[in-house]
Amino acid sequence: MHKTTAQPIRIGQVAQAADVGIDTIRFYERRGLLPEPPRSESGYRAYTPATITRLRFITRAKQLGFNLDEIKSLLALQKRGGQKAEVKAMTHRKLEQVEAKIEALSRMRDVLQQLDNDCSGSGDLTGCPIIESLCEGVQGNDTPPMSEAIL
Amino acid sequence: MHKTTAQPIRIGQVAQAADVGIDTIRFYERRGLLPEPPRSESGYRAYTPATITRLRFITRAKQLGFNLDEIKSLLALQKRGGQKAEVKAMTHRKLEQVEAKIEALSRMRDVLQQLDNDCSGSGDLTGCPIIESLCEGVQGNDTPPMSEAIL
DNA sequence: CTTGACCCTGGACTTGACTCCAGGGTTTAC
DNA sequence: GTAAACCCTGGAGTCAAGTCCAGGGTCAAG
Repeated sequence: MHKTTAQPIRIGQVAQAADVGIDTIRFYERRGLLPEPPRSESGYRAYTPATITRLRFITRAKQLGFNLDEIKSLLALQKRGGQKAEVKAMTHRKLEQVEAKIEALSRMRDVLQQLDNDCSGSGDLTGCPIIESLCEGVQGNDTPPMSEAIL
Repeated sequence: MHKTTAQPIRIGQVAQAADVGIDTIRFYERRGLLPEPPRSESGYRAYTPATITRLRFITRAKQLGFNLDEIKSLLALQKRGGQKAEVKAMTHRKLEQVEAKIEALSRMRDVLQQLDNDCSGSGDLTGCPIIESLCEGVQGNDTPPMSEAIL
């Protein structure tokens, strides 16, 4: 381990290395996801490679569905020496949220699939099952069609 | 069929019947999803029951994942006597979008599930597989842990 | 010594779908 | 006749996560 006073990295390089925008970095700083870095003489932000790692942590967590506030907590846990249980709990909660979203979308998909199937796709809109369905309630109930009343 | 000059409905009643906010109705009007209704002497919007049907159409389409612009097209198709093919195409496109979202969320779910499983949930964060994973790339590659570098 | 690439700040803008507000007029119930 | 409940307009605010801008300073190359 040779220490070479690790010369600082400027914001543009960090941005490129972490594949985020410069503005995003400053935005994360304001939001408290990144600590305020030391500055050069001329006021330039002077980062270390750790910032790149941290940014990658953030983008990865975002890919898993965590929002910035949640990521902030995650990072805070690291800094304050949290417990595995806390991180696991957040992960589990997020898992449940994602599952709920999948559920909801699956229901949407089923209905859309049904409608796509039911519609012949030829002719004008009289009796179009998709339009008819949109005129009714959420349930596939059988009230008489009334799509003409809509215009 | 007896016609009784169908007395007009005021916005509050429409809102209640369609289960949307009053402001939402005026907003939809500005957005062109609802036609401008006639007005009473005193300037009050005077609706017919068709508006309630149309509002239900809108909320139902929203539940299927259509955004307001798309719903506007859907409604326009009705008014301009579109073809079934057009509606079916929109439905199909939406179906594909929903499927893509489900795909993406499923991938998130798998990773979250894996992480949730892998983490013992007891002890402090040293070697926490969730944190470790977030420090790495998207792939489950095996670079050495570097979570300490993050703070 | 100037050009171009980089950096700084504070603040405004974006998207989508509302939601709320102030400051008024109207209608209805008691 | 007056209070509550309703309606009107135009405009502003909300949320998330950025993105962009003007108007300036800094730094390296030629």
